Amino acid sequence: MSDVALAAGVHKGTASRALNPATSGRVSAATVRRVVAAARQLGYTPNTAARSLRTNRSFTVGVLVPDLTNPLFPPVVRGIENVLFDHGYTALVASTDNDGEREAAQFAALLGRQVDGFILATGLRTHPLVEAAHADGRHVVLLNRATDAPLFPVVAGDDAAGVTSAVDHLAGLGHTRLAHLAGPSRMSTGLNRLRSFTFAAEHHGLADPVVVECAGYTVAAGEEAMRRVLDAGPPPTAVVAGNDLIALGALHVLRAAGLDCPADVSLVGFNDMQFVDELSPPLTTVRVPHRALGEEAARLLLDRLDDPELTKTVVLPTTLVVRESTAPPRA
Amino acid sequence: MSDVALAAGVHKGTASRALNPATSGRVSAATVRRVVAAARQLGYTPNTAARSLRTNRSFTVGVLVPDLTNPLFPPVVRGIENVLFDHGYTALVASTDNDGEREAAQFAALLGRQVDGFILATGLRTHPLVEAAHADGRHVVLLNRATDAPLFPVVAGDDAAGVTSAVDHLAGLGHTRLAHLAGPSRMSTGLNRLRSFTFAAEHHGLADPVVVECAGYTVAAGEEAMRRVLDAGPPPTAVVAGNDLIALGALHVLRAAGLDCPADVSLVGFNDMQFVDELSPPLTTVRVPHRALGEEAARLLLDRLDDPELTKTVVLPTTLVVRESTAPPRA
DNA sequence: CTGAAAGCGCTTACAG
DNA sequence: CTGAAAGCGCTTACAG
Repeated sequence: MSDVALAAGVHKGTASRALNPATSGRVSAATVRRVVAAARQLGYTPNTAARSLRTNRSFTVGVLVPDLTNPLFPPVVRGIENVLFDHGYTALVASTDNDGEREAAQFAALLGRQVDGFILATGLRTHPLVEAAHADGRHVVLLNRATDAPLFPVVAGDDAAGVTSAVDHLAGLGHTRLAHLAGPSRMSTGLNRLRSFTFAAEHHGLADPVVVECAGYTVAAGEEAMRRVLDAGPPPTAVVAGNDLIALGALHVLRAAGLDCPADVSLVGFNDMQFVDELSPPLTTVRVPHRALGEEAARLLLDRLDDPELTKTVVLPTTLVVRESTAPPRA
Repeated sequence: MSDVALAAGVHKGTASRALNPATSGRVSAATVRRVVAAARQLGYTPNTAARSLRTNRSFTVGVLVPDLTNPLFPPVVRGIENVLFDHGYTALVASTDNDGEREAAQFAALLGRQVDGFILATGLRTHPLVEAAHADGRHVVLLNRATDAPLFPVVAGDDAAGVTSAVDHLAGLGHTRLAHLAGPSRMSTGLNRLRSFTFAAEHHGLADPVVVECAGYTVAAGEEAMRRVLDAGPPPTAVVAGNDLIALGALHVLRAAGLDCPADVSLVGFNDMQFVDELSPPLTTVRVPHRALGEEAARLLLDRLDDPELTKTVVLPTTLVVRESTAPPRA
């Protein structure tokens, strides 16, 4: 920076003003030109650490996801990154493995890095972290994670509509004996989808659907839950899974039990994660716009940085994607 | 920091020394105790921007991948993150979409953020970026990306052994008419696997295997390439794909052409990405230890930071995973 | 073992 | 419109 100022024949304060779009108006056009030319010439890149020290802004945001390796999150993260990049921000992404302690440790580490805000895509319903962050005046956007009080902006897919459309679809095919392999109730998504399922089933007058809670949003948990359903009595004719991984587990167990999907049992997943259209049968599922979710979360956070009171909730539409894992029940 | 020093009744220089493990030996044990207690009491987190400004180290590393949404990379990134986290470093991850310009822009942006080094997991064979980085004295580790001159440490899976084991497997099953759907030749992996394929096929005395280059490591490119192979003449009895996505595309086209896999055509993928065991048929493929690759790359970079001359190459073993997409040729 | 002080590279009120 | 100067929060030679 000193070098640039020297080369342009101005004071470094002036050079700083010339290079910053927000202040370059206070400098003569000729000077701006000269400084910019000198900067380019010298290959000048500003030292963000110094800027951040001075302005108390790092142009950096922390993103917490349960596990980057879960196919849901890469599109979310890319959506976030793209929007942030366009605004000169960078994302620091960390995985929490749905472990409250690790989540807190990562949060603290990001705080130490002077992030300007957070996007929390972890789904634990307990949120001492969220409350503490609010008390400390942090800026946070919640992704797919409801809170009781509207402390922060929230962006989520329309899970209720998604589950309802799945149940509508199955009822429309003539199914009456449904089961729901619910996501874990300690996650807000697990609980919400369960509620929507129950409500929709009742609405169609479907008697006593079987509901089993999975230990996690995993294939193994799906297998275990499906096994419990089959052990409990005569199999349902249709299953709504808490997400696609659970659906995949259910598929394994159905196949092992000699039940054909969809001839014997129809199956609906949730999320439309990559490659579920390649399964056999290709999975009917509820599509959630993950990338758009990430983009919207990033935008909301940027807005929140300017308006510390902003708490609006953005709900993005979901769509039922009918493929070949659902069919009318056997006559 | 001043507050901590005040609370502990020492000068802030002393407080700084007490809090830093590297210098706490130069401070009396009692003082360290008092300072640490005060820091905890006040919930002190050091300002990394200030530290970084002073020490010229950000404890941050830039990671460039082609596309986080490609299932290969999440495990790589997690491996990197875990090792870095253990050493007090944070990863800044950016996607380049295999676009040279975007890659350069992201590189520059990360440089502006004062990263201490880079892990480049992008596979373009042209590497003006790599040479420039070396000339500028940057610290870089190359992941799955060869260079001609050993400028930096490299970590990669043993592609040659992987491809060879695939060809051995097919030859052992009795196949003689092979095809290779090669990855793009502008990627080092594409070229290397092609060479290994050719060499292995010759070694088994297999006459004139068909080789087609794909436009990218994508399903669509795999479809297109497989179509070209079928158009060119009588179908091969076995296909080695440049990666799993290409294999998936090939599978689509085989199916559409009424050819059964593996009865009519055997198929081998590369990478063993998540869920290829759920395809039908479950894909025989070469497993690459992606997470370990990421971990090793992070370790190499940390080592390189201490030793600017380090250029060793680490090759991690690959394994053929035989599933149901390969079988003996029709008699 | 500890204090006093300089300085990392910026930004930004304050003068002029 | 531009210069001179202070200061962001640390670290680290330099004294003592």
